[in-house]
Amino acid sequence: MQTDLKRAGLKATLPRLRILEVLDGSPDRHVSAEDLYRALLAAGESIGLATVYRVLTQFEQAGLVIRHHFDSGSAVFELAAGEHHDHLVCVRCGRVTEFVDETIEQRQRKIAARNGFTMTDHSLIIYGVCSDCQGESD
Amino acid sequence: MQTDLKRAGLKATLPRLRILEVLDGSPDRHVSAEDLYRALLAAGESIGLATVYRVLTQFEQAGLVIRHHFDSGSAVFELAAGEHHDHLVCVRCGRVTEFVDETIEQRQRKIAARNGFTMTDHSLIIYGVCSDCQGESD
DNA sequence: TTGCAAATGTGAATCTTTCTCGTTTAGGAT
DNA sequence: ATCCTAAACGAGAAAGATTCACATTTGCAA
Repeated sequence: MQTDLKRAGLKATLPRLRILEVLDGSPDRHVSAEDLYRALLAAGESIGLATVYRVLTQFEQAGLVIRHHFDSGSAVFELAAGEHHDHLVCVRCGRVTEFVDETIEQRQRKIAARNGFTMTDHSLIIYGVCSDCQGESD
Repeated sequence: MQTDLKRAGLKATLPRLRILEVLDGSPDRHVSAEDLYRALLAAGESIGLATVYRVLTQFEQAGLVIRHHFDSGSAVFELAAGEHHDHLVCVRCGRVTEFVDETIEQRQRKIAARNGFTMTDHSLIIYGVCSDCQGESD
C-alpha cells in the first residue's frame, strides 16, 4: 500500500494511507468525499475534510482513483483498480453496478475519430430502477 | 413560444419566455444557469438568479430542457428539441458536439435489461481534444 | 537526528444551487 | 375593463460542495 503511493510519486503519509484503506475496504466501491471523511472520523482518525478533497484530487491525477459525476450534487470516487468500465446507477437506492461492453467502446472511438476528436476519456452512465427497487412505491 | 409553455402546463410569464428565448437563440446550445442569467442581464432584463434556477428545473420536469453534468462544477442545460443524442466535449475549449449512434443505444438497452434495470435515462459523454484545439499548447 | 520541503488541519472563502418571504403578476371570474 | 387569488418573482439568506490560506506538523534524505 505504501508502495502504491511511492510508485505514484506521492509521499506515504498517514492520511493518504488511511484514505486508500477506506477506498479499498469500503462495502461500496463508489464513495463521495463526505462519505470518506465520515468513515475516517468514525474509525477514530482525526483528519480534515480539506485533506480528503486534496488527497482525492492528487490520487485522481496520479491515476489511483477515478472521479465520477453521477446525477447528484457531489462527485464520487472509486479505486482505479482493474480495467475501464462504465456504470449503471439505480435512481431509487443509488446502487451502482459496473459493466464493460467492448462494442460500445469501439464505437465511441470511431465516433471521436469521425468528429476529429482525440479522445481523452469518456463517461457512460445508465440510470434506471434496479431489480431490488422494482415495484416499490417511490 | 407562449404555446410551448401552455402545452407544458406552465403559465406564460415574462421570465419564462425570456429564458426560452435565450435558450433558443444562444450560439451554443449548452449553457449553464449562470450563463443564462448573465445573458439576460446583458439584454437588459431584470431577473433573479433564483428564478433562472427555478425555471430551469421546472422546464426540465416539463421535458422542455435537458440538464447535463459534464465534468465541470456546474450543470448545463439545452433545449429538448429534436430526438435524443449524446455529447462530445472538448476538454480544451469546451465546445460541445452532438451525435447519435443507434448501435450504442441498442446495447445500452440490452445491458440495462441484462442487469435487471428498468432504464429511465442515460448519459454518454466523450471527452477529448477537438480538431481546432489540436496542436495548441495547453 | 536534523532540516526542510511537502503535507496537514482549521477555519475562512468561494462557488453552485436552493430556500424564504414579502411583493408582483397572469389569467380566469365578474 | 377590473378584480381576485394562486402562482410566480426578486432579493438576499442559507445550504451544500469544494477550494484556499496559513500556521503547524511530518516524512524522509542527508
